[in-house]
Amino acid sequence: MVPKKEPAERRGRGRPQSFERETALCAAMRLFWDRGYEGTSFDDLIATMGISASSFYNAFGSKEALYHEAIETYMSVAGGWFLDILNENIDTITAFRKLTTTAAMEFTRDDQPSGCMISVAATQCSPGQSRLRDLLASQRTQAEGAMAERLRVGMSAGDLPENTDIDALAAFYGSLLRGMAVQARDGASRDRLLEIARIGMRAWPAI
Amino acid sequence: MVPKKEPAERRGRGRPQSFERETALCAAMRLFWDRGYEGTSFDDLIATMGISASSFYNAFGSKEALYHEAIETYMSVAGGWFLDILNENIDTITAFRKLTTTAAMEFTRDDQPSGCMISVAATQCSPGQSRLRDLLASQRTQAEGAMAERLRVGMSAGDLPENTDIDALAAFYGSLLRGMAVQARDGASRDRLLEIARIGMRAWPAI
DNA sequence: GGATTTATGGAGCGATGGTACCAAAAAAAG
DNA sequence: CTTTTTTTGGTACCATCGCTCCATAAATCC
Repeated sequence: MVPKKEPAERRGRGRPQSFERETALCAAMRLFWDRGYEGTSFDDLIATMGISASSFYNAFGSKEALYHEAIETYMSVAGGWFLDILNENIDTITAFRKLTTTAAMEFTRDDQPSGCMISVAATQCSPGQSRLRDLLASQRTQAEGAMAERLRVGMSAGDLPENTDIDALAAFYGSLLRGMAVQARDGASRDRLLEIARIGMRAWPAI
Repeated sequence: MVPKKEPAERRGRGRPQSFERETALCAAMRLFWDRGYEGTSFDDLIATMGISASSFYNAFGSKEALYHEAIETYMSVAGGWFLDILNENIDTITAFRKLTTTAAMEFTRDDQPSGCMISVAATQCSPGQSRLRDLLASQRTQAEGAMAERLRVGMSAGDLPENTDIDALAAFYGSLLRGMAVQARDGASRDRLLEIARIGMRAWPAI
């Protein structure tokens, strides 16, 4: 195969990679996102990434290691809107309104797999995948923790009643988002998800 | 192996089955519930069911056919509370309050796998399993349809405002229940789920 | 008892899964 | 050009997966 032109960057010695690592990683992420870890076969991976088995192991180490990288990529890129919104300098209720409506929009983009890569992954899996299950569960717990943190800030700012059960409220919105992810996977429309988000905001505690 | 005593019932001729079909089916259901379809291996199945490969195929036909039966069993037994509550002759808001709180209870029973067998199944799977994916998605849609139907009855009875978007409200509670199922799988406590259910009822439309 | 029917045990099969290995290729360094 | 370093292509490997086949066992029917 004709190697691609060198990517401007200073290369070390040795034969240059014939593919862009980031592009291949992104392609793998989408496949994992769509099919999950166990549902994505090695052969499908290297076919989609456009590389050989040797190149795969040389560049990514193993299927599991690649999945870890895919998750990281998802969180910082495709799912970056989540933490971005929590960090915006806006009203707490505005932040959560934006969180739910943006989820509705992002979960139904036609240039990406539907739903969320993390929300519904590895909830049912073989015993051999318990490490992955724990990893995914931990990611979900972290996301919920971030929401709880934001709610705590809001409480300090007087955006929430003093007696609000912060952790329960975060768990509620966590549940809602995960359920919306399942709906999206099942083919629910953007409008339908937006309606769900709107109804979900009715549960916001009265000040 | 010593065959068990005949189960009172009139048998035809031929060697009698050495196991109770229903017991084996129930054991399979639990395994599928816990690990999903692809996460459950054939060997694990027959080991848990306590039967041989021959007996398995003789009695159930195939792994996929068994899964279908397991789903039916789940819906009529372990998940029967769902339709039962929708058919109870009670106030609409009472029915949905009972639906969400019962879900919280059922999803965290210590004598069963946590969560719901249907809610989060086959949302991510290999292309070869598209039939199962569609089946599960259809089950979820049906469950949501049953809730919508109940809401429509409630609307006729004056339990809901005239302008209520029934389908959206059903989708909201569908999302919430599915999200709760994920939470349960991730180890959320019964109290936590009950809190989520309580908060979810705040979204009920004001009369 | 013999014939018939159904279930069981056990061996094994073809396909696929993820991975390892090695000689060859393509670059930089000396 | 030679050496060194890294990537690549191809092949082969071993475990697992879902499933099949066949001889045998255990019941009923005549």
